[in-house]
Amino acid sequence: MSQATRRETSQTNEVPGPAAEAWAVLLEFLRRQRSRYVEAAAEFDLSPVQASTLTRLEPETPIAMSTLAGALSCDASNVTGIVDRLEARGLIERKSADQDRRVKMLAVTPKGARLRRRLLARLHEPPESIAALSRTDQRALRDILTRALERNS
Amino acid sequence: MSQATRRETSQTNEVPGPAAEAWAVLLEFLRRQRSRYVEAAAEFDLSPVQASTLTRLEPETPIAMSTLAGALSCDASNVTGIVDRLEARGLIERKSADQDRRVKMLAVTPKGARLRRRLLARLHEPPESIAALSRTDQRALRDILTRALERNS
DNA sequence: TATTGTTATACTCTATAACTATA
DNA sequence: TATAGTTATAGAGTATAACAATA
Repeated sequence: MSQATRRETSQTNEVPGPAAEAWAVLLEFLRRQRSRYVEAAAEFDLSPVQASTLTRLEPETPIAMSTLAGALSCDASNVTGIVDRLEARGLIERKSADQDRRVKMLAVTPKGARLRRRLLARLHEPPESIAALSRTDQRALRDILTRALERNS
Repeated sequence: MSQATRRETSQTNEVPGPAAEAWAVLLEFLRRQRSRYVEAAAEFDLSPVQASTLTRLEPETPIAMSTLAGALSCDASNVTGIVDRLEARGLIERKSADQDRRVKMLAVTPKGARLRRRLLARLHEPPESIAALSRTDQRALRDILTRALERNS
């Protein structure tokens, strides 16, 4: 835990406990790695939101615009513009849903799928901080976080 | 690791290894927790960047605008507007530096410090996924990530 | 009537380039 | 000349509200 974090928790007179301590370092980790995500997206001329959209759109599994809005946790009106720009680049496409003609399904094009694959490969490159850990630590980290994710949220 | 992630790595014919696997779950964790950050900031009528700015500005430790630009990894020209809006709300203030009159130092006001304290307390609330882990896992997670952060990046 | 996606509007964030005031 | 911060500009992300097409 950083000195700043420690000072902050002591200012509020909390007795942190391991959950808060673990979350504090995780937060700091997420904070430091955010710019990595932005940079990786920029390498493919994608904004962060565009990159998120592309990674969410699994090939062979079209989703509705509203579903994407939920995944991005933004208003549905934003999705129109985001999809417009990705579609203009030929990375994704809108298709009408068969059952409900109000719904438009989103799917990656072959070009989009190729870019998506390269983007994911780039994003999955472990940063130095993780690569430098012992293999024991790496496995433990993987297993603990997997358990956390399985409990959802 | 999620099925999607596993499929992605197998598509590129990589043998992941524990570093990549640990990073993959960490990435997924990062993705899921991002909206939490946005929501927490919004509870205080702060945009994500405004929240980041406020958390970076430690009371008693003013920093230059250019330093903040670096911390936010954005262009210096953006900082002007971000600081303008926070200053208009009375949360931070610009002070001239004694040595170099070109430089403006940023400091939180007492009002800003109070908001900052509440924001940090809110951000530091561990999510269910972490709170539900065993104390052994929580301690191990804290220790491993601390080691990773100490190696920088 | 309710829902999906769009449009209109307004604000914020972002980068680039040109500017100012200092150094 | 170089640097710190500002301004001007343009594009993109964001939310709210009003709207069209469909259910």
